[in-house]
Amino acid sequence: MTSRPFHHGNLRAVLLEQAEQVLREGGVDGLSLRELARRAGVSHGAPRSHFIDKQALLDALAEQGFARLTEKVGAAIATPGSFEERFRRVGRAYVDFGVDDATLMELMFAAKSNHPTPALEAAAARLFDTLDGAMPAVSGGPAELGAPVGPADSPAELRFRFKLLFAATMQGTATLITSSRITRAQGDTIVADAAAALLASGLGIRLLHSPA
Amino acid sequence: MTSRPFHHGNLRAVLLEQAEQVLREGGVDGLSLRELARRAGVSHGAPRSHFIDKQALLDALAEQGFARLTEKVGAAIATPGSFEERFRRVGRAYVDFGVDDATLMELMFAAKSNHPTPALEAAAARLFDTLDGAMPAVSGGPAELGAPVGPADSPAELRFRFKLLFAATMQGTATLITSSRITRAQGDTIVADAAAALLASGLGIRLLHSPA
DNA sequence: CTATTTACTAGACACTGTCTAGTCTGGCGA
DNA sequence: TCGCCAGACTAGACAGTGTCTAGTAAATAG
Repeated sequence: MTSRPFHHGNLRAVLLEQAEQVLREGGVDGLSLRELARRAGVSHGAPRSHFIDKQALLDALAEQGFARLTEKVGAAIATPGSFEERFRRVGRAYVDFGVDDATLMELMFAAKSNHPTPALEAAAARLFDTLDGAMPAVSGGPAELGAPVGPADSPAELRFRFKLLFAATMQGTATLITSSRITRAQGDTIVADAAAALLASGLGIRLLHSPA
Repeated sequence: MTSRPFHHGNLRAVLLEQAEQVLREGGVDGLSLRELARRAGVSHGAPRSHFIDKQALLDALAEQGFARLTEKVGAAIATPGSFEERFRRVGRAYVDFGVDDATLMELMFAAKSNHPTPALEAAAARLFDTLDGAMPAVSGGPAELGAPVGPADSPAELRFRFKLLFAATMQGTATLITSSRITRAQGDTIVADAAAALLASGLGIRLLHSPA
């Protein structure tokens, strides 16, 4: 090892960077704090100064992942085009991210037994807020979807349900591709079909064509 | 320990059973071959006779999971009722399974780096075949969905796309609930909305109402 | 310049998965 | 019926891991 000042000065960032690379190469099983320390050229206990736990490191990775995905989705929304085109672009961006960084995606949407970090929670919330930008404009009127429809179904509520349905479909598509259950091309088809089906359904039409 | 014949006689089944319980209690991180051996009252090396690897144990668990899920989906399909009711029942069964056995579900749909076991592959295929039973009847005519539609889009192809879209939505819903991104009730809403949106879309209407 | 807080080192511990060599035994061929 | 042998199981070892602890170096605050 080349001589290094006692204080690394950048350890936290380097560890996260190496961790993401290791995740891509060998999955979460191949990720060990000690190897990360070795790669960074520090002792095996050094990471503890920045991450109390291995879980803390994983949480930080997930948080970073949410930020990156939010950025990609935001870019897809910002690109001009018809509503359906934008819809498809967002879906493809979401799915592509989930497939290319499959292990990271699993970390982001893993079943949490212990209560999640507020920072992680916030990063996830930011993604879902960003998703709002891909939704059609709000309109009034009762819903035409399948769930029990009552007077409480405000336009905002409909928009929210529209978003949830969209998010679930993209999320599931990424999972199915990742687990080799379907191909990437089939995933693209799902995205396109989802966009068409959602828009063709009562809610989509209503949201698109009704006066605001 | 009470005396036990040298040959356990049932070790493999007991290990799998204990493993499923441990998965439910402490997630995949809490699962160790050595503890399973301890619970079964055998030495730490004994599991190796039945599972060459820890991964082999996990694969067997996933395979069992696919079988159980297939059974539940099959039962939901078999129950009489309108098409949309059946659709919702299947969706709810799928999502419920994925939420109640979240860790097992993650195992079943994990990103596989190494090539998957043929048995596991077959179990997964069986689930997707069973899903066909929840789809509407096939009809002729061109597609009305969003993906590029050409003369190659046979009715069977449309049915298949319908199924993929359905599967992805259910899968994603389960993941979103499991990761605490949405509530179980919101998951139910997604299922209902998905059923309605799919049926209201061109493909659903065509498949339902066209002459066979 | 001193004191404190932070980053890091080094050693230890319990635990894990996996490999190996050896022991037991149920069931098969002779 | 007997011998034996493949398969189930034991026990020990090894490298690797996450985490804890005590101590050291250095950046920073007073």
